[in-house]
Amino acid sequence: MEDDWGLYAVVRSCNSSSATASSSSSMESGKTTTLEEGGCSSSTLSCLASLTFEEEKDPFSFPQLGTHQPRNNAFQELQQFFHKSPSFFPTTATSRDTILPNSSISHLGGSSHAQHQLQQQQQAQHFRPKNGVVVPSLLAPQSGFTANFHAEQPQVQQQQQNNLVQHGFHAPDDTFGATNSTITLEMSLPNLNPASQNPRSRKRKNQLKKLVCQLTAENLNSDLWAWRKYGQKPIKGSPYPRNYYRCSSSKGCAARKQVERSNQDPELFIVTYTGEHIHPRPAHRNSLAGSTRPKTTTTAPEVGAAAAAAAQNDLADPVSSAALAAANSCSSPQSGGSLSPTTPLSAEQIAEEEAAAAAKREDEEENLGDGDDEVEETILIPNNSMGFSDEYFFHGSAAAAASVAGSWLVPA
DNA sequence: CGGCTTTGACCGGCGC
DNA sequence: GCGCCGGTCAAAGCCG
Repeated sequence: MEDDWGLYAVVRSCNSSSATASSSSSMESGKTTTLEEGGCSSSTLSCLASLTFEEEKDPFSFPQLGTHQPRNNAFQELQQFFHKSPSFFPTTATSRDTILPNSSISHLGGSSHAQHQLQQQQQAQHFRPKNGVVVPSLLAPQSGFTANFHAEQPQVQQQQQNNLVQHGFHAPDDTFGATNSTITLEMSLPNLNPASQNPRSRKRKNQLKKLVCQLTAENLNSDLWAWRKYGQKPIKGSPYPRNYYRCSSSKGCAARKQVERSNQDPELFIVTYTGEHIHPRPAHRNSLAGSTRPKTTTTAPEVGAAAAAAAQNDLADPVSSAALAAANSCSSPQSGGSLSPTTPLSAEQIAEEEAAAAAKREDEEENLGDGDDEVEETILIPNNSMGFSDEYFFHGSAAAAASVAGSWLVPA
C-alpha cells in the first residue's frame, strides 16, 4: 500500500474539492514572490508553488544565460492566464494529447544513457526557448507552461492513473503572450517500487521512482528543501556534468536530486528527483543548510556563492555553476528566509485558487466516466494535476518533486 | 563546530 | 566475464 498509494494520492489530490491552505509570502523586500501551497491543494499550478521568481535578483549568473529577460512574476502570468483562458481546462483532452513524444518520457524511467540523450534531443525539439520562455511547441507554440506526467505503474495503480490520464492540459498559443517566465515540467514515475527506501540502494534508475522536471534557470530556485551536494559526474555524451544532491534536512532522508543542464537546450536544466522525504518540509528555508559560501564573488550577491564557487571550480562549465546555484539556491537564505506556509494569501493567489478549484470540479465530472487509457500514455498535467498531493509526494517517488511544488504537509 | 562543497575512489547494474 | 558508466561514498578542506 505504501508503495502504491503515490498515484492514488495524486488522484485524490486531483479529485479533492477542498483547497487547502495556499499561501504566498512576499519576500523580504517584496520583490520576490513565492507561492506556496498546502496539501491537496486545488491550485492549478501548485507544482509551481514555492517557485520563487525573483524579479530583480538574478539567481544565477551564467554566461549562456546572460540574456535573461526581465523577470516577470510567472505566477501572476499564470493567474492571468487562468482567468483569461477557460480553455486551459479542457474537457476533451485525453491521454492522447501528448506534449512530447511519449517515448521520450516513458523512457525516462528506464533511462539508459541513449534514452536519456534521446530524451534531451526530443525535448530540445519540442521546447524552444523563445525570449527566454520554454516553449512546448505542440501546445503553446508561442510560450506557455506545460507538464508531462508519465508513469509506468504497477497494474494495481492503473485505475488511479487513468484518472490522471483523463485530465488535459492545454495552453493556447496566446496563453502567455509575451510572458517570459515559464516552467516546463516533465515528470516520470517509472516504477513505484520501494527501491528508494533503501538509502544504500544502487538500483538502476529504471528501478527507482523518479520525477524529472525541466526548469529554466530562473526557476531552478524553487524549493525549500535543503540539498547537499554529494557528487558530480561527467555524463557521457553531455558536455555538462551532472550534480548529485541529497536532502540534508534529515539524516535518513532518502530524497535525491540530480541537476544537469540539457545539452540540447542549455537554458534548460533537467532536475531529477528520486527517493522520498521522510520528514516534513521545512517551513523556512534553512539559513544554514544549503547555504553557499562566497569565495570570490563577482556575481550578484544573491546569485549565491554556489554559482561563484562553482564557477571558480569549473569556469569552463557554466552548468556546474547553474547546478550548484540551482541546488543551493533552493535553500539559500536570501531566497526565502521569510517563507511561511501560513502567510495569508494574496488576492491574486486566492483568485488563482478559485479558478483552479472551479476547473478541478469540472475535471472531476469529466473523470467519472472513463479510464482505460494505457499506462504508457504520456499524461498531460491537468489543471490541477500540478497540485500534487502532499501525501503523494511524501510517500511517492515524486517526493522530491514536492520540493519543487513546495506543497508538503507535515504528517502528524 | 557543524554543515557545506569538492573530488577521487569505489560499487554495482547493464550491455556486449 | 569484462568493461563501461552512473551513482554513491568519504576524506579533505572551506566557511559562517
